[in-house]
Amino acid sequence: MKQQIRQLLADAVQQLKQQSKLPVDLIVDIQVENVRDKIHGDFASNVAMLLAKSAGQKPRDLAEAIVAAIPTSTNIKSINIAGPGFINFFVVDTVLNSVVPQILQQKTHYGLSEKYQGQKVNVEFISANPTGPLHVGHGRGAAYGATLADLLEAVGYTVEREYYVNDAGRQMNILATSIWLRYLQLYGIKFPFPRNAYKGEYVIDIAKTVQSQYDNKFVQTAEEVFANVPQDETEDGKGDKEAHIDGLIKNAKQLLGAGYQDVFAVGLNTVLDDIKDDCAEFGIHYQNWFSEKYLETSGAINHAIETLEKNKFLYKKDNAIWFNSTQFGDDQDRVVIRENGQTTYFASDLAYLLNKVERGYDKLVYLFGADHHGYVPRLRAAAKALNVDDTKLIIPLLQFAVLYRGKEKVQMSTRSGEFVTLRQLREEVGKDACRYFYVMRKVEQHMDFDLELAKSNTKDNPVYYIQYAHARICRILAKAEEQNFHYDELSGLAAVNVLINPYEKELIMQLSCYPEIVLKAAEYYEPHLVANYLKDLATALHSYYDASGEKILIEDATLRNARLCLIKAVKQVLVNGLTLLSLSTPEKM
RNA sequence: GCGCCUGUAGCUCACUUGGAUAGAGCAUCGGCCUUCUAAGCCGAGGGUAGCAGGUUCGAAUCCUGCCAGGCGCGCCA
Repeated sequence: MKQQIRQLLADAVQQLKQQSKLPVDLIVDIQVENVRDKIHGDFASNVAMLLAKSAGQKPRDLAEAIVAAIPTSTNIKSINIAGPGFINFFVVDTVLNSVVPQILQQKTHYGLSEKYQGQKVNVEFISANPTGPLHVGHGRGAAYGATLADLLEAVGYTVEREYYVNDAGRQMNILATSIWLRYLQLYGIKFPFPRNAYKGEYVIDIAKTVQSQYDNKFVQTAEEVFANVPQDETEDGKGDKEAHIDGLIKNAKQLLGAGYQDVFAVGLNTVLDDIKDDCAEFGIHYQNWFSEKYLETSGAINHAIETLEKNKFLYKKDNAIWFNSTQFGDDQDRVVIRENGQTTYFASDLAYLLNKVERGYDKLVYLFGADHHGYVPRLRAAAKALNVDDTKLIIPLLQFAVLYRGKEKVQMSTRSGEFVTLRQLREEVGKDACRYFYVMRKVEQHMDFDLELAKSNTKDNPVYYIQYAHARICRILAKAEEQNFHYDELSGLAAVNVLINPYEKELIMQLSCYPEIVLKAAEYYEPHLVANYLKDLATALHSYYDASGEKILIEDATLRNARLCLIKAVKQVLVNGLTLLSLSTPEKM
């Protein structure tokens, strides 16, 4: 319908141009919007105001000229001009009636779009170090990334969801060493546990796995383990916890030889398997688990560095090799090869970026936590230096979610091992509430996640509110059968024009908006639009149910069938939306 | 000091990407179940959109400055 009105306006403007009432070379982007207040009609356009200046006419005068030039259409009941020059359209009641049949015919396809068919997008998200279970800090990225990926798919993209596994860094060595130390403790060897080691319970569990697989193969005396290791940091701030753990890693590699990799592998695999399970239970299914180590072994890092070298963006200073990223807008240059000859993490990222580009994506979505925002300029600089169109890079920055239990802020600390895991959160509030709460706010909005609210079974909780609307409809449909009200879809569809109650019109209007909401949510990377939409649709349904004074299961078969069609359409859209957000659709509550 | 995000009702947040009288929920107050699920509905009160300028026919939205909160500024990952 919007498209039709846009066309009518375009025709009108064209006609005015031909009559020389408007400059011929005028370029217009005609916008038609839904109207907030019903007294302004069903749709409105602001063309007159937009054109007023360049046409040198008063907005209202111009609006009159445009309205006069609009071709007649059987779908338009009336047009008026209001306010500063809005052109308001009132459509005939029956126009929206095509929506219900359309939904019942398209079913789960209603709302999907083929606009981006043929385009390939890579969505990388979470990518937490595999040094422990996912914690609540990863939750928002997990839910947002997954929903965004699904949304992009809904508008036609071929989507690959990807998790970058940091299996090559120092943190992994700290994990491997932590596991080994816990393993030694299982054999009664006594020593103070390093401040900087991983202290979570899961580390002990992994140590037990190592024990069950390798028995006492890796046992060493405390003297050997701590030989020549710098002092750990003490209460009064003496010593160096970083040097301490690095010394231990060095000894671990030396004492265990090839066995070190065995311990390392048990750690990596155990943690990674846990993360995979966790994601699956959260409704997240990755196509790729991309290994950082692979970038080293495949020569991708060298390939990236050579590419930069070839493009003359590298230089040597202080015995290190630097990437001249400032010339692309970064605030300082970045080291790619350290003084000691090792490549940096950033070098891996260069390689990763180049690798993604060479895999041929039209868009690369990098989901960053807000604490990584400083990383954006150097990534964009890297893109430019590697001749990558940097508009392909989409980098939403996720602000932090703070957990509350009622009024109480939930404290968490990763280091101490006391963190709340994502799994615990899911177990406490349920997957549905988790997924919904994490995406119901704009990304760049700092958010409060109230555990009590997420668990509550009232209308305060939008998840229940929406699901309840679905359950209510299911109940009515079941009741119709119980009471032997035969549902005749064909006659219902033929009679949708009898749905003229204001509440019914409102519902139909809402239903008609769903496809454009999905499209907009995908194009702006804003899943919260879908979350809010579903809440509004649920409100319209509850209102209709309670306030309209009308019932659905009535004797008048024509009206009854039409209304059944309407609520079936509502049900379908609720199902489509809830499914898109990976939420369940309970038939009974 | 520099950079990014945020500031809207007592609280949590929207506002269809610059549109008409800024809207929801919670909380407060008042109504609605012998009638398809009250996990619901209807109504009332509650606002200088952080502050000050600017652009525009029109600004919560864009620009500038200031104030406040969060985050970040490694040859860590």
